[in-house]
Amino acid sequence: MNSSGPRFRFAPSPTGYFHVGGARTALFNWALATSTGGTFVLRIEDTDEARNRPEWTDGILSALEWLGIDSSSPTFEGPYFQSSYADEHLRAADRLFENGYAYYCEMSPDDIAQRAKAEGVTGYNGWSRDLGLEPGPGRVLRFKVPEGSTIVRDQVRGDVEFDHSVIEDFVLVRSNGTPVFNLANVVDDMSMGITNVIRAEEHLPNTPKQQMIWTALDREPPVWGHVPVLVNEQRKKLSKRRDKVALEQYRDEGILSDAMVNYLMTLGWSAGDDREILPWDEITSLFALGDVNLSPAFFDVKKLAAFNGEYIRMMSEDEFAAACDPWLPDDWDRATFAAIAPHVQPRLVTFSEVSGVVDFIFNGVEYDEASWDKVMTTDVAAPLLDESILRYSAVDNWQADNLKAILEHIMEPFGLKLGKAQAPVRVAVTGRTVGPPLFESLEVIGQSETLSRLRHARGRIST
RNA sequence: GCCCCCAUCGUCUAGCGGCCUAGGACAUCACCCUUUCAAGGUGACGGCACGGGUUCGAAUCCCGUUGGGGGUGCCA
Repeated sequence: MNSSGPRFRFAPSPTGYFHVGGARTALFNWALATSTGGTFVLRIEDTDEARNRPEWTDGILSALEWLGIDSSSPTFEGPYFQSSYADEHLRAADRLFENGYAYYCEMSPDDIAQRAKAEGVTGYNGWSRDLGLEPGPGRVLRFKVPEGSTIVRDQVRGDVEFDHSVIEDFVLVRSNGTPVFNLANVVDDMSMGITNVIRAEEHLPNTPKQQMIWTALDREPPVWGHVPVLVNEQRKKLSKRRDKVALEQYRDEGILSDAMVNYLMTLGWSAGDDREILPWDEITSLFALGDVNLSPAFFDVKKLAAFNGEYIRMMSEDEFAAACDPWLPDDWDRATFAAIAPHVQPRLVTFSEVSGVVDFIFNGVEYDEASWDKVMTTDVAAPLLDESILRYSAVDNWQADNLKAILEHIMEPFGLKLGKAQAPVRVAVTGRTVGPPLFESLEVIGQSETLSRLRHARGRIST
């Protein structure tokens, strides 16, 4: 265990996907661990058997790796599994009981509800506190919340005070003998030497309870930091049911990890100047909890996309072509794609769009009827195509600039501008009205295929 | 209900008592460029929730109101 620097931790519970909010929390911890020369500890909180599947862990690891949180880095430690520390949790529970910080209670949730209703109170009211019950089947262990208040010193929000009168005697060990989150979480943090707990704001109300456990166990609580949650358009906490929260989904749609990381880091935090697109190293050196905003931030997919476009445009031609590769069908010729790639690069927001932009090159034409109706029904379409077929047949220098010059020559008698004149050719060859630059596309498609498409389209015009 | 947190353009944010006529980015709109669509360039639109204080001076400090969020489990 590396104890030379601060020890941060990321403690997700395993689920079938990796939440973008969790990604941000992980990133915050990772940035801090890196910049302080500390350690990032990964602990899988798998105590709830209902959600404990081994393959989920691989998902967490690969998601972290995608984010640049490298499990083979010396800064990284783990993964640890909470479930394998159950004995320690229970030992701590015993200590708490023996030292008078906790007591056993045999009331069931139903009992509590009934009695609370009868007495007109909201929750558990410490009814078994002084019964002196010994451990036994069906009994839970509860923490005896003392009089007074707890002040949580939070690096993001400052001091937050909780009056103990509003904190009920919470459960530490279930009636089936298993430890509850608040206990397990604290005991693990203690045994793993965690010094800094940085997590989402939803944990803030747990913090006084956890801090009481730390104190009762005679240990100095860690430094806390609660960052605001991520919300949807309705300003509700991002949820799996309503919202697109799976990191994997964004990855599969062709969001670059660098763009995702950059976007997530600048959600609720800024470098302090007017820049938002920043390399990770700079983010790391600048990031500070005190600069994190205090209000929930809307996870805006549109802005994420804008970041992604930005990152795509920053790539070199080679990087871009390589990045496109997984999104292209296997039988598409890569050299052909590379020839057109520089022209698709500024037109992409996500990589999942790439094949749709250049498919006409590889798959042949499929006419978009709206496009066809728009340009092929004009008087000039047929004669323009006739001329193009004639002139392009005679070309022996099949290059974009030459093809452009020829069309410009053809269009003169028609009194058209290039924008109008290229339209019929574009629809004939690509099937659509929009796409990559036309003459460059023709060059890549080649002379005979271009001519064949031109002739086919000409034949389709009824006149 | 109770507890806690929060409050600058539609959104993400800069601002930490005078540099603010409130800056940037996304989105939207217009124009320029142009080989369609993008990209790029220029510009426009648009905000300190409200009310009291404190101060010579408040987006910045204090209080209240309103609004939003989180929590209130033998989930994590």
